[in-house]
Amino acid sequence: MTVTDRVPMSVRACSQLDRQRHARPQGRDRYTISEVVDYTGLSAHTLRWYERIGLMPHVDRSHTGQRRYTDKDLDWLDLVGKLRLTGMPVADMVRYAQLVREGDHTFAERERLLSAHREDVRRRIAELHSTLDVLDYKIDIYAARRRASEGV
Amino acid sequence: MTVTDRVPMSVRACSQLDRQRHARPQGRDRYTISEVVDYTGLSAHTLRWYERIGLMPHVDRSHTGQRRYTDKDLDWLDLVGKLRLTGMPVADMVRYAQLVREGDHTFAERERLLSAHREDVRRRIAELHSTLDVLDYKIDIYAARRRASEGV
DNA sequence: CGCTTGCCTGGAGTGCACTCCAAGTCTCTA
DNA sequence: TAGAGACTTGGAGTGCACTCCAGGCAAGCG
Repeated sequence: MTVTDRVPMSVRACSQLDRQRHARPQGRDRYTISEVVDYTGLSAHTLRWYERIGLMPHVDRSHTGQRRYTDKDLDWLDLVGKLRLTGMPVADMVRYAQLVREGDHTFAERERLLSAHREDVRRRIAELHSTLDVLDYKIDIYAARRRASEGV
Repeated sequence: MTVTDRVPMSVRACSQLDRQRHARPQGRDRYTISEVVDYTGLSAHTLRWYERIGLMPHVDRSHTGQRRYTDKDLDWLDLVGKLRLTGMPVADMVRYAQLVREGDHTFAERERLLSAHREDVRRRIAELHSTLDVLDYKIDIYAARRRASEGV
């Protein structure tokens, strides 16, 4: 048996709050890629890459071929950002995007997909809590020793 | 500003419970690599790799050069496993291992390192909870539509 | 008109954390 | 004692999620 499970990676991620310090320019509904960069915190590279791999619904273009994102696109990117933060693999998100494109008859499968992921997230929260206990324990020990040596 | 934050990856990880379904063979204190594989759920490749990169304290060898792990090594691997599950980068864990090797005068820095990581973990738990809300919301919608279409 | 700035593309490169390979040595069981 | 299976090494390969690059187009400005 090999280890097939993937490992979570560091998330020193900007929090949701950080990432959205730039509000949506109101009411225009035709955002340039750099506006979306400011809004989402994703790089322009990443936004184009999301499109290439099918993680974005079709993005509108200006008459010269530049991308123009809508509010709906930003909503979608909000969701993708959430799922990304919980560690859903990009491939799964692409699958979900596909189901959305296919229309209403995929509701059941979308529900299954999200439910499975929700279980993952719950499991992960439990794991994190159990690690928190270990960290608390270790930190207490170090803190106690430090206090002892400082107080002489 | 580019996105410098890393993203969590999928953790369909065996839970702690799964990973330790194989108990420590009691009292021998000289485990072969395959026993450690069973105990930790890590692959032998990974165990050797951990050693190469300095993430393990020195591991004992048999007279013919095969690895013999002690209970202390298993304890260390338990801790590493916990940190790994919380997404601490391997480089940080290596740094921590280094500090441990250097002795008691590194207590303060070890405490700092773990405390910083604890903050990361807390932040992540909060993020996961907020995503859970979004998932609940979406799933409710799908479930409601499914019920509506099933009931006709 | 030239310059800067922003955007476009396909494809190559990066960093992380493994994961595997080849070729040889050791250990255990029948 | 023979053969299967476990263990050893350095180095190469893999998969994921970006990240960057070269080369080019389009708009605005002095």
